[in-house]
Amino acid sequence: MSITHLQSFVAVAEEGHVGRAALRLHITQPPLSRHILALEDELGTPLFERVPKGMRLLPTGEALLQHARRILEEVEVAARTVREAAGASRPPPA
Amino acid sequence: MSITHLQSFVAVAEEGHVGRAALRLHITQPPLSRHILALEDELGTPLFERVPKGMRLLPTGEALLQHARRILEEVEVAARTVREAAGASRPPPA
DNA sequence: CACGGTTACGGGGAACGTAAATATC
DNA sequence: GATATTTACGTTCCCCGTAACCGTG
Repeated sequence: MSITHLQSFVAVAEEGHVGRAALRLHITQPPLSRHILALEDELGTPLFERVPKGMRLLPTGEALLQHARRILEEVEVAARTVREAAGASRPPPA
Repeated sequence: MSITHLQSFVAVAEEGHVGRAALRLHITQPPLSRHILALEDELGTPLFERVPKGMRLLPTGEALLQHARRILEEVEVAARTVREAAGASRPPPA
């Protein structure tokens, strides 16, 4: 379970469509599809139902979505916090 | 900032020593050292002070440590939750 | 010169993108 | 036949481990 895979998962969950999510992430469909398959394989359960229009979240996927969003948010906050801590202790470059 | 890098960071922070952290993670020192350097490069600031005995956390590192632990915990919870959700909906294999 | 972290370097695996295949309507 | 995902396949890139190097007590 990598951060990249979680980003991919959230994008597909929100778009309901691998193709559109791929455009949004600036990658092509196959690697993105593989990210989802890898997550499903790792967790041992499908996360989406494949419907003619695209991808629809299953209950397992709904559960993951909440955690994934929180994790990605935490990562953002962590990076920002460290940079702020660095800026606070380091004298301004002027 | 990958999950692997965060795991490496926490191990080094807790051991205060790249060599011992590497043993704990079952990898060799060079890749582990590179994980730390990559994090420091990505965040634009050192996270450890290199002392003769090993690695000592800087304030920036202290800040990251809290977030890193939380993120890793969240990842654990996410995986467990999804597996539980899968088990609840899937009939027992007996 | 012992100890600890880092850099050099080569090889194997991971992951991308193009193209082809599959499935559903 | 159009749309959407997945698989095949070739190539590139990343990352590990071994070995060598650097800095400090």
